Amino acid sequence: MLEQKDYVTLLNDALRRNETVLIACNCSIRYSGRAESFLEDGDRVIIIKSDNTLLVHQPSGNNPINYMKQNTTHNLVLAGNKMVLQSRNLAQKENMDITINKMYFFNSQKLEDGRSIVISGTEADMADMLYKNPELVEKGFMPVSKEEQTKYGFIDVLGIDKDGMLAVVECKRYCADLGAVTQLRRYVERLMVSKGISKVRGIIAAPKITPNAQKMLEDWGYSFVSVKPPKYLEDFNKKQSRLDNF
Amino acid sequence: MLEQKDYVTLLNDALRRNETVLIACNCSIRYSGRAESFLEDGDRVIIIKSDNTLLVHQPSGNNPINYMKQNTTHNLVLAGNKMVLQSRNLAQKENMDITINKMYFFNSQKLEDGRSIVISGTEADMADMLYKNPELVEKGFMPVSKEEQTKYGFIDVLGIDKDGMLAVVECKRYCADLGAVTQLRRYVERLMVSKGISKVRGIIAAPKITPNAQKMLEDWGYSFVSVKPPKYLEDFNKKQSRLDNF
DNA sequence: GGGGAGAGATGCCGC
DNA sequence: GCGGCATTTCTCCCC
Repeated sequence: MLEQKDYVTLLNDALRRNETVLIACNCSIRYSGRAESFLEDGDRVIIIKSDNTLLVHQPSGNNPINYMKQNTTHNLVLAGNKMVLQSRNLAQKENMDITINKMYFFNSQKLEDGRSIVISGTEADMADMLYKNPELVEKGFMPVSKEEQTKYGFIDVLGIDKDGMLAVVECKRYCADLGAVTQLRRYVERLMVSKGISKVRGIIAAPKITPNAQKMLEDWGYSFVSVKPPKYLEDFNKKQSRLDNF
Repeated sequence: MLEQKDYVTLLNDALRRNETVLIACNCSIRYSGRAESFLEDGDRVIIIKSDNTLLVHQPSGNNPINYMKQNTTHNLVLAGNKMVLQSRNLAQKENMDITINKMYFFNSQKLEDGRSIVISGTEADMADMLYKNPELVEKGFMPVSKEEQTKYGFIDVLGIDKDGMLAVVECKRYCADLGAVTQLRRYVERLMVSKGISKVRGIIAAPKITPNAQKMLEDWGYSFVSVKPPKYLEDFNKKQSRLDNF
């Protein structure tokens, strides 16, 4: 059975060696920085990564309940009959104190991972797809550019419609909302000014659109086209499972 | 030294008992659902929570590199000379396979935590502050409502200025951007229509504002006031440290 | 359950 | 560094 002072040595040594630390414990948490928070006693998982990122997770839920960003300094100290993990980020004026009532589990490990994730089905992939398959936007649509960073904003696809009119396409990978329409509106209005033309078309490309967004779209004379983001692996899997059936 | 089949028993039993599982391992990950992703071999931390949320963390960075939301079913199986953690969410059509090359360590623990976090310094706290201290918006400002859900949108603070004109205040806790201005514009335009009046003032209250947003604000005849979100605990800490000095 | 908007949002890219 | 914007955003609140 480890004593509190053993954990102090273990943790502080592990941090010095840039190991990744995993803790399960009962604790309370106080944070002050961009906001302020307090969390009463409960069982949580604490991770301290090799870049000194700290995450606190409750036993349920997707997101950490508290966290400190990388380059924070951590120090486990004894205070009365409890351990306190003091995390300080002087540069960002953030600090956190985790008062540990009971340590359930402690482990530290040197972890190595230089890999980057490969991801598909994003908004950029949608823009690529529409650029290569312009008929998905509408018959006669001719793409001019894609994912272009202009001073007016990041325009997913820019093109000319069958009537020779300039058209901005804004992609959304899920459901287009009011924000998507105002975003499109900004691009259209700025293009009209910068190009000195009186009409520029606005098109939202997304699987669906909220009713309010649809109404605002119509009010502004823009249009909607239903397009789903591409999923390469899904297609691959279908082929695979078909093959598996043999 | 545990064998692969021991881990299979350990993990599947732990899940059955709704324990929180902590794993450090070398693995590769394949995900297919709302998007698609693949991540080559590397060292990672895997957490499976009591609500069957799954998180995969690399040894650095704030966010999980892969995850599955709650109510996912997990099953560790043997495939050739490797273990594969199969995570399936049929309802959401999401699935993930984590191929584990080497298990560094495994722990499972029953964790209990019913506590909710108490947080302050949010946008709602800003709205409260401005409602109670209207002179922070401007001299003669009279608040009418705060954080009101209207059919025109969620308006942070609504009030009447010194000239009797209706004014919408949109709070941002950090830096107001173009989105904040278009959001304000939506509220102002809808209020003008619904109230049948020709002018409604728009005010952004935030610590700062981006140059482009400032320009758009001016173009639309709205105004900006510099306000910081309140930090109650910070005040408390200052008082505490003053007391500590005695 | 869907819509709307905040978040201690985070992260990425471009200027 | 800031600005602009996507995110497997997530989460909450309200209708």
